[in-house]
Amino acid sequence: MSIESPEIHQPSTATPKELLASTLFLLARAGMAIKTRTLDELEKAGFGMYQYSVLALLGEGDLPTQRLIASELGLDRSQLVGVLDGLEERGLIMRRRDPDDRRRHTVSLTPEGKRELVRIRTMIARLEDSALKALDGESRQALHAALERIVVDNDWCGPAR
Amino acid sequence: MSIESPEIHQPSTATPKELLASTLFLLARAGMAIKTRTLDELEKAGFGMYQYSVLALLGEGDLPTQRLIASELGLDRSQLVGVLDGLEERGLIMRRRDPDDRRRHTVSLTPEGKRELVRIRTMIARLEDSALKALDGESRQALHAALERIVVDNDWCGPAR
DNA sequence: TATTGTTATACTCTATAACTATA
DNA sequence: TATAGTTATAGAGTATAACAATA
Repeated sequence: MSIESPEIHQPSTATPKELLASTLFLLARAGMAIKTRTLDELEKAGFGMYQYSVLALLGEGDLPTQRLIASELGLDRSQLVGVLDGLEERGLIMRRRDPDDRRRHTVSLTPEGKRELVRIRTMIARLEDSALKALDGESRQALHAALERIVVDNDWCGPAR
Repeated sequence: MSIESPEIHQPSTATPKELLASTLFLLARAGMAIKTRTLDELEKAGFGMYQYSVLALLGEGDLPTQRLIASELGLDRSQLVGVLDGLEERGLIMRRRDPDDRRRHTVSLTPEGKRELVRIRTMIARLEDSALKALDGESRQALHAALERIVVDNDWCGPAR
């Protein structure tokens, strides 16, 4: 069934069957949709993707320099500045000059930052439940295992490149 | 094991374990990586993602208006103009005025456009083999089925939104 | 007046380079 | 001089608005 009815066009936009038959396409489509949806939810809470990434990273411990944070997240140190500014203005992180090397800033979560991180994690967990609700527990486990193998095998563990 | 060794920083960028444990994150990560990798390969052949999308869409048959193509691909009709220009300059598509309504352009693939589409499909098939090589046939089938259920259940069949 | 394709404009992201203060 | 953080600049990509031809 080819694309017809030039006048009756609601936001129909059925995806071509050829593409739905491709596992690669399904993966890309699902990945993009998840990213978009997560970004939407984050924005409702006033955050960008990088701001969440910073909170999540700092949730594992303070980091001694901004350069290191940038490198971990795969972005330039100059881009990171604005991200941190936004978080600092809201009192979620703290920059402290390193007394031993006054060029450096040690960055850490404030107590409020830790609470915010928990809220975001809860939101994302809800999102995951919602996105995967069509799969039973066993299928979810299999999906997770398959994705993990793919990500590791292709060395996609680092930041997007 | 927290992040240490501030001086010894190669492009290490190990992804936090918390994130690797999330199926949603793995999906997003894999999807993004696939999109980036496909885009890279397309660019080597001198195409953008939308140009490929147009070729793939027209591969299923001519379309009577540019507006319809734009709507199918989920972009604005003004954005589509430049995409089509590039394809037309290279002789891969043809715009023909509709004699019954001279505002409209019917767009179709040229023979060379059809050949180019075949080449791109071959390239993407190679990419899929490479990306999924860690999975055996059975796992691939299960992965495909799971992704299909997710995409349909969440109504992610249309263009990215 | 409404619609099709087009052009022009503005806004967001990101990537790069230049600047300062420290070492 | 080299490095950490910052600021400024430029480019791609995209979203919106204005425009000319046709209905």
